[in-house]
Amino acid sequence: MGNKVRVRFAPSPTGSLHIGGARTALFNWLFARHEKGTFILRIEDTDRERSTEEFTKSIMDGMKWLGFDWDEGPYHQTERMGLYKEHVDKLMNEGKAYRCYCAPDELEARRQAMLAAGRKPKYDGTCRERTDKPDKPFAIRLKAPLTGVTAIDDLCRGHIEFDNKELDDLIIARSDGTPTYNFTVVVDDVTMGITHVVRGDDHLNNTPRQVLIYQAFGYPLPTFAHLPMIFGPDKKKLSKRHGATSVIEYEAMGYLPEAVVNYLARLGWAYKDQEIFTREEMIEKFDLSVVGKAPSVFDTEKLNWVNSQHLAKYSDEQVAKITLPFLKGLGLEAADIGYAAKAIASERERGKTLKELAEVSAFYFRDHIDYDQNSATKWLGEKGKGILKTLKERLEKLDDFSEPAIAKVFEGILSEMNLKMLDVAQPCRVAMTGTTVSPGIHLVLSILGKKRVMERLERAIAF
RNA sequence: GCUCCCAUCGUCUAGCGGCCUAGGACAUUGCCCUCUCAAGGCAAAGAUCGGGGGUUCGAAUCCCCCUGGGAGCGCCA
Repeated sequence: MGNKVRVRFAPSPTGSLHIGGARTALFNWLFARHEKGTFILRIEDTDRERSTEEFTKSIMDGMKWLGFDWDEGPYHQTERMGLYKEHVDKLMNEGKAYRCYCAPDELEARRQAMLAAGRKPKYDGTCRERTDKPDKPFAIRLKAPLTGVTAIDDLCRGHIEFDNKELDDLIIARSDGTPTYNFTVVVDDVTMGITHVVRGDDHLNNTPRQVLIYQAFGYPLPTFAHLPMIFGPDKKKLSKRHGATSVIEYEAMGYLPEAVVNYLARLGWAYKDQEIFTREEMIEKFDLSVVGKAPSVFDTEKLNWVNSQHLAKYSDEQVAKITLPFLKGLGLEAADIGYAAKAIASERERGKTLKELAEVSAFYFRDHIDYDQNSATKWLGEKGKGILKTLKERLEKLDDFSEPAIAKVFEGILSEMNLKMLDVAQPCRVAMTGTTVSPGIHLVLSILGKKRVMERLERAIAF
């Protein structure tokens, strides 16, 4: 069993973990777990200008939140510079790479000229056969084949061929000696024993260049799998202007990590007609080769639904526990856990996210509720207040403040005053919650308890 | 500009030559439940499978062309 699957997620720490990256990480992780292989985290931080420790931490926090535990790493490319240098030297010694003395601005000018001439911009090979060694700064380029075809068999896309004429001698080390992306990726993937390179679609065109590097070394190719991208509603690559793109924002909005994972998994992947999966089910059913090829649009509405489905699996106690931090976010303390549990449980069908749930449950915890203007105008008029007065008198005498006992009081008022339930329930609801929307009114009253109910009725009557 | 990739309801998708008068889910609409709002149940609407040619007895499924979208073409990653 020497061919255990080894995969990696290799983000650049130039931002926190975004939705697209999370999906790539997810598919790597699912594949690794399904195959009982190894999942490696590698931080591609060679861009010293833009990479930061904070982003590295933020990415790892995001992965932990989503539950993507890695078996090895995080490896940092900045700590592997010696390794890259060795590999560059090896190619130089074997004559598979060469020094290029062309200046960057010169290169840029040539690129523009080729573009203007309607040709594909690529290196013209000026220094390819050069034998002199001028005392000038130089970059190192791979001596790529001029003819032939470079082909890959992508697990998701199938067989893809690239004409080597379309490729050119890419730079593998800059004039300051640092290695470039395509080179470090190959060296890392080889030395880390990566068997499957699972990454975003945007790297598909990089692949033949990397294959050339594998071939220059004589290394066997890994299996590639290129995942489709995730778009915003306008079918453009998901970005900031589409709203939340960072996974930590979804955490802050009160989404469940397993729901985000479930939703992301269904973007590009499906198992029969199943929509809701536990982690275990996903790991069991996941199949990389069945992943779709077309990009998919991120749909918050469906994420909301998936979230509510997962939330529904929680017990009342669990829901209360995880909602508490969001109440705190609203500046509300829930000292009495038993009370909070009942209060939040009564609202649990009314919030798709924990944040929404905290918001709709907030009235239970406020000392002073604000009346929604329209609701107050409609239901706290003279008629409504009169009804509330009667209600208050009767509830006052009630020792057993249970839901059935309260229901009896309502029934009595209804028949004696010849009222409809709506006539009593709505003024009462406004008095208790400030709005016309809440769980069943008997339930709300019994949860609030006699003391709060009396206070709120009194205030409404005096309104 | 050149190269590569992609294309089924508004959205996520099932489909891998006959089971498709194209299935499910989200969203939408209506009904039921009902003290409001949700949740739940039921139902409806919604895709001439991007377009055009082939191949075949038979095509959403295979081939070609076109169109549209995306990505890449850095001494960024």
